[in-house]
Amino acid sequence: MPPRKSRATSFQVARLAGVSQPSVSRAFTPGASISKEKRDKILAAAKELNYVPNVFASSLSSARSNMVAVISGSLSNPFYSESMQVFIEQFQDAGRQVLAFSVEANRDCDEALMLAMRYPVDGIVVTSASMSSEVVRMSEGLGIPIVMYNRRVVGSNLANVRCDHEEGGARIGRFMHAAGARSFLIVRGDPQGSSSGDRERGFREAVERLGTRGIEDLAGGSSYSGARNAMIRYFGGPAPHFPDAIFAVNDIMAIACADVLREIHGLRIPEDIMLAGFDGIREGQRPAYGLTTVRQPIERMVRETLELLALDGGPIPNGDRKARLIPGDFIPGKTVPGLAAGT
Amino acid sequence: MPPRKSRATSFQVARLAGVSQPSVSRAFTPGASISKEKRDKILAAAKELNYVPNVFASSLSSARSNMVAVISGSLSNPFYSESMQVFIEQFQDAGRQVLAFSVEANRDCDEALMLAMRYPVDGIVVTSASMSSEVVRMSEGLGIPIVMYNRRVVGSNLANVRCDHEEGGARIGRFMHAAGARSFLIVRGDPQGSSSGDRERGFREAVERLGTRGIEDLAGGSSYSGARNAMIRYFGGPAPHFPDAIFAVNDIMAIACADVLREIHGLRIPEDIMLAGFDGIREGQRPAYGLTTVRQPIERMVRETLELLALDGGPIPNGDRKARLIPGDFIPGKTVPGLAAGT
DNA sequence: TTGTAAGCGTTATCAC
DNA sequence: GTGATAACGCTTACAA
Repeated sequence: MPPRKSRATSFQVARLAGVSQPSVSRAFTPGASISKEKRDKILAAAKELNYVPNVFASSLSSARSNMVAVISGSLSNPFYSESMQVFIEQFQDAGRQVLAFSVEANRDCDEALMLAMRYPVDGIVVTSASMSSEVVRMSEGLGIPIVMYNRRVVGSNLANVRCDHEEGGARIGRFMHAAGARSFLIVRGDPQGSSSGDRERGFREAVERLGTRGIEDLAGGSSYSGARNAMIRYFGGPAPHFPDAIFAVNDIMAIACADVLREIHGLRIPEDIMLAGFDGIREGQRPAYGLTTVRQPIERMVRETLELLALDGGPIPNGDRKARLIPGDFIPGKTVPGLAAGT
Repeated sequence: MPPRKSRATSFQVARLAGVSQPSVSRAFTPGASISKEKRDKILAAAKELNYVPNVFASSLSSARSNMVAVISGSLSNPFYSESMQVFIEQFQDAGRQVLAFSVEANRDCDEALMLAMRYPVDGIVVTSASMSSEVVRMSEGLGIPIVMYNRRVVGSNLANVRCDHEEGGARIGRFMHAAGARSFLIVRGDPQGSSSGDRERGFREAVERLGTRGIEDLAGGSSYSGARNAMIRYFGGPAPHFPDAIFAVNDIMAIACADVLREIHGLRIPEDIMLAGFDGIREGQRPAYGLTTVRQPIERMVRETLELLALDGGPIPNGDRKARLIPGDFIPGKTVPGLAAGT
């Protein structure tokens, strides 16, 4: 591969402006000590030569890159694409650029992490998938902070920001039970992901404590198509038996459930069967669905993620400060009948 | 800001392995001439020191960064977030990293472009917003190719990939007319965007040619909430008068229209009123909507965008090859009554 | 305020 | 195949 056409350097600008090369650097550094007239002369020369400073070169000497890596699971789940958007916006506001990676569902993100660590990024956010302890050790050796977003790794003390999935699941469970549901179906998500498991456990324990006639579950694959296919198969018999309520561990699967229940089985929600999801994605809140769910407060979660990265050179949080458990917002919705009393 | 903890360098690895520094570089360069045993020794030393090559430094000498910038409009429009996802995936497959920028709706992207150009990126993709001729000139001076995605800039010869919006709009118009629609409402999008205008024009000319009882239009703001509010206001009178058909220039606004028509006015689609959108986003194809629309073939459009960037050092396309007009896929859907005959 | 000189961590070039 | 040495384009002392 041939190198691209070369760009103008600070030396060329310096020569054209009749100053020294470091002066050019100063002219582009906010707050550097340089006379106004000299700066103007330099900027004019720079414009003439189409010069802009080369971030890679400056980062080499200054040892700061202003870049962060965001490694995300499949962006086809709206929760992750909404999160990615907020990351890009908030990092941009904080004067950082985002190097974006995507990892296929159910694969570990070691490869992406190794790639990211070749860049002198100021930090790495991992929103999905698992990683080996090897890359974690390497990130520590490199001095690059990693924050897990919406994940936790059991048995590690990695910094992480996540919603209180367990309490959120329990909240859904109590709400459905109070609405009269006694038999349940749980549509499970990514078996690797800690979030799915936490939501399921919270839900299960809550309804079991309150009393139930049975809890079944099926693997929904965390995606619309996965859940749709699983539902069609599960209720595919000649006279399918429906539970009182279905809890899908995320909204995109809950939407798939709603579509299957209505289109294929002609059921009304919530009159014939109750339904709830988790995440609070926009699509689930349209009038067509009005999903009962728990919203993950993305803006806040992203903000706390930035805090944990300690990008501005503050102390890197540790101990309790390294794990942020954020309560989700319960949204009653209209796929579970509401009640007068609180739950 | 203090520099981060320093990482191991190739010199330290070289010393530990008892070789010269360039050998370390070779050990990490696929296809470099180095003996297997020496490479193994070096890789072992590297592992011990947590060494990985620094991309910034290597890019400085090799003048290639393997990074591309993607500047996108608001990712809250699913078309753009789906596109961003595909860009990330396809660039990753091509061995490139994506530096992601987001630009607020209705703002030009000069600022983001200037930022991106400070990085020695191999190319820039712009999926939104307008830009000044000044930054275009600068990109040429820097030798960084720019490709517009789903946009064209009138009066410029910037490389661009876009769907045939005009023919797509016309197709929708003919289909609705064939289904019996004679009075129309167009929900317009971003007044800055060329795509919205092209779709609207194609639609308008097609139905005018076929004969109509009137075409009205309103500004939908390109977003769900914008279109929802506009629709509520537009049909807010005591006895609103509805057209035969509504064409929203993108799916996300069409979805908003469907919600307002059904929830607020109790209309059935398509029995009481026809509706169509544009883009073919996943959400519009759920059974709850089954939107009549034109799908933009994102995968193919992204592939052609990569081609135009000529990342592998091939000749940079020019002339006719610089503009790719891709036909959209018409999706009949169920929000316009189907017909036996073609349209 | 300004210029000189010394890095920053790689790859490229060239002998050996 | 391997090692010395010179870039790459910038920032940061340090001196003037």
